[in-house]
Amino acid sequence: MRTSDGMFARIRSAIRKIPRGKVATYGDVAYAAGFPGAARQVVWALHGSRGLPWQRVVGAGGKILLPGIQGAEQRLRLQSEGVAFIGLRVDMKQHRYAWPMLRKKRGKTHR
DNA sequence: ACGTTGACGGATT
DNA sequence: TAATCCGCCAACG
Repeated sequence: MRTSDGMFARIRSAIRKIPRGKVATYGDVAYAAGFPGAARQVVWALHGSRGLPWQRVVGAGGKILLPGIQGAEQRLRLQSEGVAFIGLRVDMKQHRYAWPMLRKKRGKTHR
């Protein structure tokens, strides 16, 4: 498998695993796909593919980074899936997807 | 072939 | 808390 093909394939696969009502950050997706730190590649993967639950990928802290009208649509789609917002960001406490069998540092446990 | 871009993130200052 | 820097790497011009 070519590096390129493998990378996007894995990223797309990871995105497809995010369940309805949950969201993941670009960094989470990259990490889950096996490319820690490659958050920017997630953006490319989203651009080059269709049929993905793209609305479930948000920025660090739950912030919607997609600009303009598209960002508004993303928010609407998420809300229709039951995702709650706190101001301009997703309530990650409740909706951040916990990747199965994948441990990552999850910021200090204390809160 | 080479420099820039991109729906980023995290560390550093 | 905010501004800046750097790593990521495929796609584009």
